[in-house]
Amino acid sequence: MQQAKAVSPKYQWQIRLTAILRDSLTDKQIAILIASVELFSAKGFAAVTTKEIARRAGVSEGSIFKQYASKEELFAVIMDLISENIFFPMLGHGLAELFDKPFASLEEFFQVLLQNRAELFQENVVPIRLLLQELPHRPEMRVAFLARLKQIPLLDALASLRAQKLLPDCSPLENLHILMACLAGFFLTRFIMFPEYFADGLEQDIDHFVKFTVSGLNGWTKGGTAI
Amino acid sequence: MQQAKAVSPKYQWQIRLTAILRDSLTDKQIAILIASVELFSAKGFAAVTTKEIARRAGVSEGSIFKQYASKEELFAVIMDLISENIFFPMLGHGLAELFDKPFASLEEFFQVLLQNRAELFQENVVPIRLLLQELPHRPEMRVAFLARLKQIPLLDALASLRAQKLLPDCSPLENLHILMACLAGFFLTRFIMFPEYFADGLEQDIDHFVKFTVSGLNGWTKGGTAI
Amino acid sequence: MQQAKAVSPKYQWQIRLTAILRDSLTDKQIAILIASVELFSAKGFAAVTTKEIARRAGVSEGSIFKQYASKEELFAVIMDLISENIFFPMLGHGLAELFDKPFASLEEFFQVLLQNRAELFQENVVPIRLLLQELPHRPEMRVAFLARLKQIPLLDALASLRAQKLLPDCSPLENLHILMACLAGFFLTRFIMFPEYFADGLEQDIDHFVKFTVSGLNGWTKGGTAI
Amino acid sequence: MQQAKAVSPKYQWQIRLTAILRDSLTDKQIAILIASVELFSAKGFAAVTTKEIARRAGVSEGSIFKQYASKEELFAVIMDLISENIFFPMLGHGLAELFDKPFASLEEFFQVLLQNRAELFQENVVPIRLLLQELPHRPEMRVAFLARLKQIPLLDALASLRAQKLLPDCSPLENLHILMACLAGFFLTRFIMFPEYFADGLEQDIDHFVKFTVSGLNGWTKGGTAI
DNA sequence: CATGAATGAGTTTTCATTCAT
DNA sequence: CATGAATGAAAACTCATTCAT
Repeated sequence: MQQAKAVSPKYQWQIRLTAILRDSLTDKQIAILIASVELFSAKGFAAVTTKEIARRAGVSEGSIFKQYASKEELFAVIMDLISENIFFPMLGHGLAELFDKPFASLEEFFQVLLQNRAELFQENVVPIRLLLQELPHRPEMRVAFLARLKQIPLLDALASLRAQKLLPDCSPLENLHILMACLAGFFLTRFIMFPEYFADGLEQDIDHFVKFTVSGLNGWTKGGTAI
Repeated sequence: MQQAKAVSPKYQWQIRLTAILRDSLTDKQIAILIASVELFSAKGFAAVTTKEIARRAGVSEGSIFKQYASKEELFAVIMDLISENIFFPMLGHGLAELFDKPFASLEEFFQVLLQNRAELFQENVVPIRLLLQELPHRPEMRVAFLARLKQIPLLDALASLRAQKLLPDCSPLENLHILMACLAGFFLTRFIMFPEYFADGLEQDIDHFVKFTVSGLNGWTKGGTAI
Repeated sequence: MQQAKAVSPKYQWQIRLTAILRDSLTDKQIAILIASVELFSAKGFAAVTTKEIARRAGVSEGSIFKQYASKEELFAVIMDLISENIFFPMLGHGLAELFDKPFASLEEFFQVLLQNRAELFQENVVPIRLLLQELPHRPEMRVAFLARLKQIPLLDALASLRAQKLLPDCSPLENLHILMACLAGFFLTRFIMFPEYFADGLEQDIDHFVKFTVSGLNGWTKGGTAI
Repeated sequence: MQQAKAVSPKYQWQIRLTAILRDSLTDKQIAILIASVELFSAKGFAAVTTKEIARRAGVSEGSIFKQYASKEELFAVIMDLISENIFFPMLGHGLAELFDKPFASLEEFFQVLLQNRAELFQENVVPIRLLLQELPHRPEMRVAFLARLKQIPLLDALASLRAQKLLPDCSPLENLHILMACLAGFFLTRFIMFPEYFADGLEQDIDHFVKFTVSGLNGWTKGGTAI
């Protein structure tokens, strides 16, 4: 009856997923995945029914179970897909080019970095939100996620910045944790928890955030509190 | 048959809720609320069954519906209870005394403040986690929550710190937003998202965080970027 | 908390039941019976909850079960009470006096008779309605009810009318059945099935009904169709 | 597992409903409707469980709720179905042909009319009984029902009888009300309230009823009581 | 006695999953 | 393959009945 949902204003994550899956899945199967991500993200896994997914994807309920043995399996596939193809790629997206460019200051570098991440985050809020909100309920997924997180070559990035003389040599590793937590807080509050509250003023906020963190880093190292 | 669950190692939030509700509710009804908070927090509203709640509270399912017309209503009552009696009290707990004490430096003040908040947060993670993880799915609750958040007299606190010469007069309001976001990030990642990852080292982390933020604030204002 | 319901504008059936039960039951127990009759009559036995009865009677649910082992028993007691003290008394109420009075015509006699019955019916619609609407679902009660119905000394009434020369000697018994059915139809449609449709014009309708039935009876007997 | 109930001795109402619904509903869905009518009619809406309906229809409980959002909705659909396809069609069934035929007397006409109606009533007692016994509890349905009842072109029928000289010109409209009430009484007592009491002798009773009503009508008009 | 919280068996309703078409 | 009716197990919810206070 209904057509597989034709999403005209495709978000990056939709485009990316579609591209990845085009060869291995039918249009309907892709529509199921996209609809699932949207619904799981908006309401949480347990609050979404397979009927709802089928309706939104424009397919029959049977089509879901043709591909996935259970709702749980569909969910697991989605979480993996998002993690591997959306979330972690987003974190590292375009960093190589960024590190190659010469920057006048750490501030300038951060500015560009943050603006990039913010755009990517916005384009992919839906799946990221799903990932982050379901992780707390799934210890095994959390463990895997953290393991994956640690693989990010942050030290290389640090070294690169130091090589560029953007970061003092003595700056400690500890502030990386802190910096990451602050970044997470910035994105989580802005894009996930209270999106309507922070509807605009993003650029200025990034500006403030960068000033804050850069002077935070500088002050710290200057003070010789590095360990 | 079964006894209403006797929770020996009571957390602060349980003690507090029990104290508040003792007069208006029976022991069993209080047990229902406590069990609900624990389960909703651990698995999310939709993934918890009323049977499960009843079992954990040591009551019959009927007892839940005697007091609450629906699972939804029970949930709404809990969210309100947590918000009004746990979360917002926690944010402001003991601040009056804190602001009265003389502090040698902003750093010292933050140190004490953060340590306090961290303890309170830990003692109340369960309900806070519930509050924060369900807010994204409920726009109306989010709106109410934000409205409540804005009522916090942050400006008074700022003025008080300035009066104590702990904060330069020129420090801008904007960094408050940033600071709050960073704080949220610190607590969320540590206590809610990856608790097992940050099992220990809290004190040291607070130390780092304080150094980072204080120098962040100082550097910012020094640079004259205040608006 | 609540008082046992004080019904100021008491209907005849309430007064009568109260009078009968005053000695054997407490006020609260009487209130339970009255509330039950009203609710069972309005919604049907199965659609009424004991909680509802308790609330309307202004007593606790426990009080109902102190007196009656079950809702069914309460119902049985009520059906018996209504049948014996309201319905059948109503059918025969004041007939002795009526038969003693001299009437100029059968029409006049019927007029008075019907007007009486209509008033009594109206004053007791609530319990009568309950009786009649529950009978179809209870074969045993129906049997008892019919047995009781047959005991009514209709033949005596007939004889009395004949003695007064109001009815021809040859009038057959069969038309009594018919007459009763017509009467039942008149009352049922008017007072039970579509009360709002026949809100007024009762007197005129009785007038028409009497003319119709009297001429029906006369025409019949005149025609010599009597058996 | 179980087969959808195969009703061999199909009553007219079952045949009719089946015919109407065959195109829009599956066999199981039709079985649900038929089982519901039977059970609701026998025990009243509130006293029937959906489990009971499912068992009698030979389907699972889920099948009921796949089609109807609630037991109430199922009931509403049934009441509408009965009213529109059984009750009102029954009242007017075959009247056109009847009015075309020439009759020697009003008595003869009534005889045929009543015999027809009685047969139809008997073939459809089950749904009609349901309709009539639930109407008193549902004011809105009662209103709709009455509105529908008034649309019946009784005046045309009257005119037709007058044109055939079966009814005197002066016969008043009022006696139509009375006649209808008497008819209702005849059918209600016989087929709904005390079916076992009137197990046989229908033809003779109709005979008596016709004589009674015809002479009632004649006597009335002759007496010049018409308005 | 009266009360109303508590019970648990039963009812309505939901929903992931199956399967005949 | 796709469909959606059908399923049945489990969830939410109701309510007559019990019982401690």
